Amino acid sequence: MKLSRHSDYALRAMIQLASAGDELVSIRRISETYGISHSHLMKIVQSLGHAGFVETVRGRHGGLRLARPAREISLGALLRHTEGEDGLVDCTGCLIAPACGLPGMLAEALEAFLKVLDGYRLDDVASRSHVLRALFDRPASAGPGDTPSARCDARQAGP
Amino acid sequence: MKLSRHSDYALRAMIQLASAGDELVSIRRISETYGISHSHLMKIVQSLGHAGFVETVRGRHGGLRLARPAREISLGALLRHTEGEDGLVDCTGCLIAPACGLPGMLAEALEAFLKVLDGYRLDDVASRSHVLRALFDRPASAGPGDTPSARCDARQAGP
DNA sequence: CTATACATTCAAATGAAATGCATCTAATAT
DNA sequence: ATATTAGATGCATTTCATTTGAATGTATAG
Repeated sequence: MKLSRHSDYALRAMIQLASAGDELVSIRRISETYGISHSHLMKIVQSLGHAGFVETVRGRHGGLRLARPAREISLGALLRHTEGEDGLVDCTGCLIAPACGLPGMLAEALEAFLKVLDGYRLDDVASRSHVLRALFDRPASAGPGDTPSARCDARQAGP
Repeated sequence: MKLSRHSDYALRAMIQLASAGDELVSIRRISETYGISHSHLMKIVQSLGHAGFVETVRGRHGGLRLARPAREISLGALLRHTEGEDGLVDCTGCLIAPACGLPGMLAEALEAFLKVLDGYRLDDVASRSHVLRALFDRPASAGPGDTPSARCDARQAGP
């Protein structure tokens, strides 16, 4: 079982924004941090903006910031949004759907999953914020280009 | 968030086996029940056999049965196997991995998810077994001496 | 007015999952 | 013993959702 990459990137973007405090961070900056597609990240960010997780500022020196303090944004709420409300399985067309108890059980399990994540906030993830800031402040790989070919394999030993 | 189709099909096969009691059910029969690929299901079943969830019987009149009673097989155990042990996210190459607390939180949430499913057994899913049996006994070309050239074109119309 | 950055849409590339086919091994009815 | 059935395994192909790229529009600072 995997989180969709959509959720993965949303989470990463939110972490970087949490680390940046009040400062605006551009989508391009974030996409370069993680070596992901600018276009794709843009769509994810739009979705986050629509849902009220981030504020977007257009025009020169525009960018993003968290719409609320990091401690008020739970991972559960974030994932409930990015993962959508669909069930864990698609029962359309399944012969036994009328007599199958599985969907309910899976829904209950999913709720338990999200409940745990409701207990964690964005600032818990970014608790070692000074370390994170140091990582984010590094000139991410290449300069302004849409194809950062330099894979960052940073496997630095922890503190 | 979705279960892999691999897990989905494994679950469906196990439910049909649970419904069949001691009787052997062939892979082909199951694949026709759900309108899925015989080859693909075979690989899934092999995995289930390897893990000790089902017994396979080769040769004429061969097939599958549960290796243990349905009430002794939990959904959690099943999914732990079919979903593999990998984490919910792939952090290899992620810039902030050294300072990111997310993987641990996700692992905790996943454990809560599986814990719920540990509490449900195969026979809970198939509790309305008489209804299920009626559904399983219905598929086309069922009965003694089925045609080996039977085309598996059964496409369940779905919205 | 111009440069920058978010907003929106659509087409194309990518890659994992699923499928189909060929071949092998094992069990059993005749 | 032989033919037949059904699972075991490997490989090539197809399918499909995700991801990416490109083109265009909108808003804002200087």
